[in-house]
Amino acid sequence: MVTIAEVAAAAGVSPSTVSRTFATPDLVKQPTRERVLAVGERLGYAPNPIARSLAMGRTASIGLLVPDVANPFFAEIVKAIQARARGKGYTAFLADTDEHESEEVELAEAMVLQVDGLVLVAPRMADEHIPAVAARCPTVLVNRVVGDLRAVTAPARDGMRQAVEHAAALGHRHCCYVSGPRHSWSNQQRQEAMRSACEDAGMRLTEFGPFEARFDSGVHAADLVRACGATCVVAHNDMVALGLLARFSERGIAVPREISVIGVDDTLLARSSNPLLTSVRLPLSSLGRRAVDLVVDLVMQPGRGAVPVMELDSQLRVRRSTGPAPAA
Amino acid sequence: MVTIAEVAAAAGVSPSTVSRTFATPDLVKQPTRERVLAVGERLGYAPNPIARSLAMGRTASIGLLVPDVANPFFAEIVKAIQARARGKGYTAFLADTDEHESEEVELAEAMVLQVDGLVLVAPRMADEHIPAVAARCPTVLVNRVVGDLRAVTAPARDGMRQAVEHAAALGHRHCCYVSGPRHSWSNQQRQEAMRSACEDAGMRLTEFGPFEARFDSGVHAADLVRACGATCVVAHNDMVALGLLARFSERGIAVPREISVIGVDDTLLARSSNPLLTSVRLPLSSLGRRAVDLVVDLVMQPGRGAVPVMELDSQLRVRRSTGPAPAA
DNA sequence: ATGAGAAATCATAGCGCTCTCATTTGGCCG
DNA sequence: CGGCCAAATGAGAGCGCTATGATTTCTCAT
Repeated sequence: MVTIAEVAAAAGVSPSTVSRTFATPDLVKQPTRERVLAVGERLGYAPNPIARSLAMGRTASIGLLVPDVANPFFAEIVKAIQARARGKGYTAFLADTDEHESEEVELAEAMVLQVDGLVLVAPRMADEHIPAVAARCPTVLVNRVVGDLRAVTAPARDGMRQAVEHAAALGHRHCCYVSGPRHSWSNQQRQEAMRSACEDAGMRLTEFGPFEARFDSGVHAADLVRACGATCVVAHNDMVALGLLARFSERGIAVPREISVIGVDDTLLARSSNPLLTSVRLPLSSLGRRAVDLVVDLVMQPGRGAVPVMELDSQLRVRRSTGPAPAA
Repeated sequence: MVTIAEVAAAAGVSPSTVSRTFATPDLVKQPTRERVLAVGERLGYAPNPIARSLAMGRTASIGLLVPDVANPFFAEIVKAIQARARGKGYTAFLADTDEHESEEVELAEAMVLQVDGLVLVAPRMADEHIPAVAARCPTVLVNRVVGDLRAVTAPARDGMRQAVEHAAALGHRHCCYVSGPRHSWSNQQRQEAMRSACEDAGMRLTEFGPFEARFDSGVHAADLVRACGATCVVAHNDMVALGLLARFSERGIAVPREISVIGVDDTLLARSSNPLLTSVRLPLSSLGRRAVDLVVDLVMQPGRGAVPVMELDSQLRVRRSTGPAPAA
């Protein structure tokens, strides 16, 4: 490993000058800069980010805590965050908590020490632990709101309202909502949105759940849905919707002829299902990008800014799984 | 931020002793250790990993380069790698190259400086760039073999042979293979495996492609497959298989009654499709774990070990998308 | 007791960089 | 041509930790 001192010696300047040519190039006169750069090139010099971090007290990296990267929903957010971070000169530490609350706190604590900022994606972690973490490191929450911490969320509200209106327009009069995990922030938002949208649209609503947000839950719920006589079902998320689809197909119930199915998240799954799934699109990439922007702002000028929580819109994507209500 | 010196002062010992109580606790006598620990606790001390890295020349972190985390295939590997790394006391830097070759090299170069080891997942990067990276940092390749670099792969060979035998047993006499990207290592392996398995089984094989590994490719290929008269089709991966499924369904071609469909990778997609997809399961988690084990070994004792490339088995998972060949 | 040898602890020089302050250089005006 | 201010560069003290060699403190067998 070649150090700044070697370059300095070889170029006949002081280490400070070498440091400056890499950190603040316009503070060094052009001929000097070029000479140093040339020598650096020749020697294969590259500034050591670790040493730089120690000296500056900043690491140019952000920590990213997600419950499950293998879940397409989170994967998409992670991808966006990583990309945006890099675009801003930051690298991202990834920590997958595998849905374990205890690990979450522990991991967050560990990260705090080696990152400039933290992005917590819909953490399982109990409300009370979050401020403790946030106090030690600029933190942005994704899809969760706690106290007055910065957060960027995509409540499916608009999209679910659109879903209900879409169903109503197709002649449906009775909807089901297959609910997700009770304590999930997303589910609470979605459930509430369904209720209010159905009420406003004069749509009858039957709710089932809570269920785990899994394929099997959909399989399970399908029969309940069918039995209650609804002609349209909105699932907590795409995965559950696919379970519904599978079970309906197995039972020979035609989608959308006999029953319409709507998912939420509009992940990869919705775009590759059979039939293609009508789903509420959440702006996952924007979510990630905004989170990074926020956290970087926070790192740059702590305590600035107005709105603590930023809400992004959602929108229904109509595909093949919804159609006119069957004639009664 | 509380430093080692403050703890040392408060505990009435030297900084070295504090350092040791955290790094090599059994080198310090019990009463001392307890006192230091207590003081540390009280002051809220935690060793600064950055400073430690600089002093030790090791960062306890590994770099992880993937083409696309939003792809369930890579997401699963990433998850496993991250988990295993953490289990071994390492943190993982994630870099998603978004399939761009140029960024890959650049990102790898950048990571080399701040990680102890590198795991490159099926990089797009041209063969010749890889040794350059590997020369500067212990490196393990996943699903790719270059020179005599360490690698862990899961060629779908066994699984594809099983797929062909499965088809043959069901009475199929003519298979298609919908090929993936020409330069993809995986595709080369899979194509080769299909050819040899079909030859051995006396199965007629028709190949289509190369195609991008996307849903649309399957949609596109479906009509070609149908027209060629084959009764069974193996796709490069699950995503493509889902495209086939979708198009067959759209055209009213019953799966598996009229045609059987087989995917490869056995991702989430295969386990939530309609019908559920028969697919070749690749041990993605093991792949990730082995990669970490290898890279950590390499970090610990460079240049040791025998087998450079480790091959993992694959296995067919039979589900609902395959059935008896239709009577001719 | 007592000295040898092991165990525990101390003191401190780095790790490679940045940043502040001091010094030198250059340009420009009276 | 001296003097002054700004621009460019140099010197060196940290950043918080580990690691090495020096020193002190314990064991015991003699």
